[in-house]
Amino acid sequence: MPQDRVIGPGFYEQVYAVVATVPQGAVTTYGDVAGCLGSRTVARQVGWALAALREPEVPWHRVINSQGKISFRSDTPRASLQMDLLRKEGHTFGADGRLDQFASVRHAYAEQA
DNA sequence: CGTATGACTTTTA
DNA sequence: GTAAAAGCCATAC
Repeated sequence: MPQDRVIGPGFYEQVYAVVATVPQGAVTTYGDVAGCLGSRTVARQVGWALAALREPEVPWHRVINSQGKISFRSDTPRASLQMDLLRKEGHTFGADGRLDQFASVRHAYAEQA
């Protein structure tokens, strides 16, 4: 749902909408969200949207990469927060940083084409 | 309008 | 099984 002031761009809004659809205790991947939006090729832009995200109402921490790991390219502190949030949601991390229940709680988005 | 960047995914070695 | 390269698309300048 549209907030008072969305950042502006339309793609971001879609990403926020999809991510906000993810229930607590579940996780999703950029590719799935991207596929839900249209094409998986926009997976990068999904991460972009989350990077530019300012609304705390969007559970960005529930979005991880296809490897089931936390994605962080340049912002390490953000990853710590994400892991912490996921742990509070009841998720468990493996020794390699992979989400154990990733395959179980992962939200399967279908390409609406 | 063209160039540059990037919280990714998939394929190939 | 892991490691590296290419591809793709939207936003910013």
